Amino acid sequence: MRRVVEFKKKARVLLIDDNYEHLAGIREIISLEGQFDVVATSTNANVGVSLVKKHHPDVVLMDINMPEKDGLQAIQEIEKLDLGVRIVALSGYDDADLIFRAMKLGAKGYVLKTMASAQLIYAIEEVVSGKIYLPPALSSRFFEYFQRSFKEEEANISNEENLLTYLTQREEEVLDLLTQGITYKGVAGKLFISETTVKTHVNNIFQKLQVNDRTQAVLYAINNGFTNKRRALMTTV
Amino acid sequence: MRRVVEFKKKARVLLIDDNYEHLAGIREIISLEGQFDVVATSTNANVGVSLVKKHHPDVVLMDINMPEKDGLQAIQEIEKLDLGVRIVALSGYDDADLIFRAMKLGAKGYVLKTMASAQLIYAIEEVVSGKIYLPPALSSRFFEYFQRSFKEEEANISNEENLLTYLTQREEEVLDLLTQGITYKGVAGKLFISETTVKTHVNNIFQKLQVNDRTQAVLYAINNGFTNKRRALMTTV
DNA sequence: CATTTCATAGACCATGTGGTCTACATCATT
DNA sequence: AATGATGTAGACCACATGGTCTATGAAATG
Repeated sequence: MRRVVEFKKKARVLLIDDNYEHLAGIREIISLEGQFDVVATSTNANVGVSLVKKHHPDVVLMDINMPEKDGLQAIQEIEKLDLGVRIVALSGYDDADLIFRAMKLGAKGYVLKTMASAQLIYAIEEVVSGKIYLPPALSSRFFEYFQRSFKEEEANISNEENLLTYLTQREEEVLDLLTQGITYKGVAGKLFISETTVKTHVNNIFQKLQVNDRTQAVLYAINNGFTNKRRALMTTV
Repeated sequence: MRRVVEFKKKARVLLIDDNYEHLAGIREIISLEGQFDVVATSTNANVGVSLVKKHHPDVVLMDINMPEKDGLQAIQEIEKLDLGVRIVALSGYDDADLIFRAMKLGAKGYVLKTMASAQLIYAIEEVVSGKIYLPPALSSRFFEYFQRSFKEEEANISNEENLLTYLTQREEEVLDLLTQGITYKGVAGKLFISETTVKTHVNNIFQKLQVNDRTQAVLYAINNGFTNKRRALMTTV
């Protein structure tokens, strides 16, 4: 068994925080631990993104409460670079929406500034090792927000009465084709029925959905859970 | 300070698991602890849902790997009752997709059958106290799945080339109105321009989006990130 | 200053779309 | 046997929509 002598190279960290005091403090904390290299720092999000391009750090600690440029936007830009840079969001607030958005944009961790320095170090370690790390308290908030947003979506879809339920099977088939942007003639061809029959069905659909034209029918269908490809991707039970 | 003597009423638990051995085992575990009441059990999802209606338990432990009726579907049905019943999903697999779907449907916890009984008890305690609980390992899987699904969505939206970027601002305004199912005349009215101008814009839009009619244009817009109300709700950065 | 892009708008025409009515065959329900 | 819902289909008509061309003024770009 080979002896691996303290030689795994240190993870390279880049700090972005508009508050210089914080920046210095964090740098101090990280330096003291000695297990990471701080390759660069910036008090400006735009500059920070440039530095990321230049240095290709392993991890970026990103303050997301910055006045000028939004830290969230910076996260998005860095993710778009697709350099495999892992981002830990730093924030003063445990706002569920902020956490949700940061994670959605690809942040691999979210740490509150009020947390103990050990927690920050731990989060970085976890993220460096490829994991996603949220402190348990934030984890809870995230899940709550997650569930709430889905519940709201469902409420929107099946609220009051879904007029789609009044459609006959045949009418659903027709509507399905309409939501693919197909003409009467096209639908008639696909369903092996005459064009006038399609028109009859379509008119009945309009009646039932209380709309005046195909575009509105298609919109109603999509907004009310009529499964079309991409919604299916995200919303599949 | 009042002395609260061991008198908070026990949380009422209902078990659903098609495997009778498991069911008995879990019941045993819970009973031994003595802090929860098992009010009913069932080896069948449909019956289980009925029992939930009858007993209004505080917590339901739901096996989601059942052959006949899907446990996920049962979760959905129970959630739809809106009785405030909290569901903990039980599963043999730490499949990220399963976890994601269970949580999306409103499960407040997810526990693997292979986990120590103490973990199950702890999960129930947390859930009873109003929290959401996922074991750290599952939490990680959940987050990975979450991020991956969003990344895929983004990839779908901005893959190759988003033809929407070629639209001029005015054309975007027109398209925006089209995605609300408005006619030429209506658009003209809203934008204070003539109907023929609208037609010109619309035709240019068709050219740029490489489609033949308004329905297809609207579909393209929606499927490619053109913000319309409900997408905004879910996808807002 | 020339050129390009953009927003505006008219003319003309073919065709797609929507509204309304009537009609008939099936099938299930009463 | 009668009724109602469903799927089919034709006729007719008004108008919305889409395709193509031309044209002008403003603004930006070179």
